[in-house]
Amino acid sequence: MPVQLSDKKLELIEELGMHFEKSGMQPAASRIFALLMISDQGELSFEDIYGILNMSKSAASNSINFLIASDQVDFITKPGERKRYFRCKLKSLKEGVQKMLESMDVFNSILKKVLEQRAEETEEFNKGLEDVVSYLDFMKMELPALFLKWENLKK
Amino acid sequence: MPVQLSDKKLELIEELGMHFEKSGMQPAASRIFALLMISDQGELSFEDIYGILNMSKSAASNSINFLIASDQVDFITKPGERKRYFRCKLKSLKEGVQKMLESMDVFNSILKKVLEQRAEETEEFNKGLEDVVSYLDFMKMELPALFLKWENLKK
DNA sequence: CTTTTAGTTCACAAGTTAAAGAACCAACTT
DNA sequence: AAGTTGGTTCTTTAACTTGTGAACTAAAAG
Repeated sequence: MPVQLSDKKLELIEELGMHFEKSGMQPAASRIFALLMISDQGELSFEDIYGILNMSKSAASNSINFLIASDQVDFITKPGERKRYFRCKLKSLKEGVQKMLESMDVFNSILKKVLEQRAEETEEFNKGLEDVVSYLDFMKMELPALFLKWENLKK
Repeated sequence: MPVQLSDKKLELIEELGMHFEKSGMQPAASRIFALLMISDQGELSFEDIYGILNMSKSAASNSINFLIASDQVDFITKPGERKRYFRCKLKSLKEGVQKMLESMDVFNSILKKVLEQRAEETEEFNKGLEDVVSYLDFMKMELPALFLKWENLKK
């Protein structure tokens, strides 16, 4: 029998899951990842997962494997048991934020290519683009220092 | 006849368009928005757009209207002409970055709710979560000042 | 060696998205 | 008033996504 969760937790799984969905993760994987963050059990079995979330074994299997492959979930085993117990890697959350900031930088480098290709005559538009580029450049330059500041603050 | 674009520009439209797609925009809208950023004509007609991008009138019409509704594109008209000339609103780019940062904050507030629901016994995990929350809190607090710093630097 | 456990894989159904094409319509031209 | 221009809307189609259930498999238990 799978662990039972309070209604509040089940609601939170929906809310958090929706958030992951919005940022591009598949629905089933989003729920599973949310569940692993919300359940008080440090780790859950395969049966727990598809039982609590009321999804088919195949949906659970595929999504769990996706989450493992994308380094967002890992698992432990217990001596004498064949089951795997899955848990979310919190580290992946901060890495997710990191990736978001990196994608700003990818965008910026495309913008720079756009600027190179644009005719000089369209001065006003180009200035607008340069403004965005300079903003993103600045962010990229300053964020590492900001991160350090936070690390120091923690101590 | 629609305006013709160099191969380099057409490639860039693909690259930039792909980037918008990845961040959730529909394919046709992504190409149109990219085109409006890359074309040297300050603004393009309906015919230009579906002609250059080789898409149906309906695809173009729907996507243009979506872009207008979501405030990413606007248009001008010329005296004595019925055509509309569409152009991208660069302001929407910076607003896009802004929205991304705001979504970090929404995420953070869900994380806080998760923390409230978690049992105290799972100390290590909770500490990890608190760490992420504190990181996001810090970012939210510091980013406005960073933005001001950039604005002053520009002058 | 037969059954159970812990999953995986496959074949399919259902739903969603994206685009095409044709018909349509309103405003302007001739 | 008949045609043309600049789109819009509707219907259909193709493709992709998501998930189900059933069959399968490999390891362990009885």
